Amino acid sequence: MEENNNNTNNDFLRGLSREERAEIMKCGTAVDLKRGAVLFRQGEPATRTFLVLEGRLKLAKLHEEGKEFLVRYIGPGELTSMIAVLQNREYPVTATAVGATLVAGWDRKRMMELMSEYPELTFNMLHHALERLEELQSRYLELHAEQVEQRVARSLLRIMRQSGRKSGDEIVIDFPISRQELADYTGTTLYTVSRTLSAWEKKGWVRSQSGRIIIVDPHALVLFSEKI
Amino acid sequence: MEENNNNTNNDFLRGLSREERAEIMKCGTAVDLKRGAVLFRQGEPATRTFLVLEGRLKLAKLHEEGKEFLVRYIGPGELTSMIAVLQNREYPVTATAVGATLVAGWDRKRMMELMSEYPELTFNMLHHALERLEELQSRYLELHAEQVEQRVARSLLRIMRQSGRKSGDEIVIDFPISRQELADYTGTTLYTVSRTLSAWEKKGWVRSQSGRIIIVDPHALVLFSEKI
DNA sequence: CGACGCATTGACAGGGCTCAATTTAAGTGG
DNA sequence: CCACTTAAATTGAGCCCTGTCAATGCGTCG
Repeated sequence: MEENNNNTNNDFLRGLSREERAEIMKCGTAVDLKRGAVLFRQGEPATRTFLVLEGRLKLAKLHEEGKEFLVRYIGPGELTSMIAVLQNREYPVTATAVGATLVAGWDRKRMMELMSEYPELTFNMLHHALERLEELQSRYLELHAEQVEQRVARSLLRIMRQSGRKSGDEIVIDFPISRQELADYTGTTLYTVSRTLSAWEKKGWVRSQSGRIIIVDPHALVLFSEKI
Repeated sequence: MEENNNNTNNDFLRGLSREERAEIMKCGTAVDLKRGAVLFRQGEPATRTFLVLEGRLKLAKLHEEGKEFLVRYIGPGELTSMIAVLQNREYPVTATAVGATLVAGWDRKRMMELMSEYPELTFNMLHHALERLEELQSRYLELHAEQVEQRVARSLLRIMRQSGRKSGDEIVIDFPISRQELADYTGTTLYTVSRTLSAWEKKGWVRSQSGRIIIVDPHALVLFSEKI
């Protein structure tokens, strides 16, 4: 866990020179999003692929009537809507800006040109897709095999690893997550999450502070998440 | 649903000429698997990427102590262990031959050479990874949002679409699946699957015949899977 | 024919979801 | 800065789905 909060290995532009990056960025269109703004909505025709430059996007998938699955949060350097490089697809998720967020977008045609000009891009996308695939396989298995409290612990740790920031001994997830969102991420209800976090707060493992969650004792959480 | 049972759009060699295909196949090593043989095991260092030529592989992920998640069955033209193109990975799943199965394998170095020589390969892999990612996202959501019986229906339909064969009015999944396997695919227990299939058999929606499952009334199943 | 694995069916219990009622916190306008 | 409004979080109680355990039935294969 480092000081900065962009601890991803999934940089879309990895392996490219400064000049190549500039060239690529030049043919994208920048989009500036206010907090809560929707970049694209599940079910719409997927026309563009986006790269997060600053801020954070929340990717969520909705089930008919109610329940939501929070797929993940993505930060700077990460790509979303890769599916748009395939023909005639719909966005499988909805992307919402968590805070003020800046992204760059490329339409299918342009992205295909870039991919054939810079093969690294295709490989980086593949890399990213494979990592997410593996993560999802694990989460699926956990959803079926483990009890809720254990899964809530895993969720917190995952989000912490992807977007945590060290602050003294503690690790703070520096954007607000509601119990509902953590529940959607875990595959449970806000009630269970609330009860669980209350219990952990009593034990001194976590703290909540103005919508943000602070992990006081990551080690205890890790132990708990691995075996109950 | 067509006559043949290779109704996948995920052909690894799509877009390549006969000569190119031959060239690619030439540098792979063929592996012949008996029914039940393990091609690679979860946790081992991922050294090779495999293409199914004939037969069928079952990909399953094991949870410490017991429970298993059946990720999917793959058939001719489909690739597995794409993760091996990344450095220092472990197989995230175990691959077992469902029947007699023939596969071709390439090690990381060779595959990387092929990918840079034939960019279509990288793109086809990306295509495949994205489709699987989307499918898994849906399954994850369903696992949380829907009741077991509905999910069992979806599982049967998914397997049917991926490996079904039309036989008169009925659709037969022409390799044996145990209740346990269907349960692992769905995220439930063999008991629940058994009860569910029994009920459907009474309704005339499905039939079991010497380990194989026959879908008598796909339409009824679809309706049931979409809204209870 | 016996044995083994797989499937079926019943009974039971418990994890966690649902619903409802409060409490707390956040946001807003005067 | 405070009263007011609204949203989010907490906590309790009850119940249902489905997982667990156990016993029995069935088919297949040596």
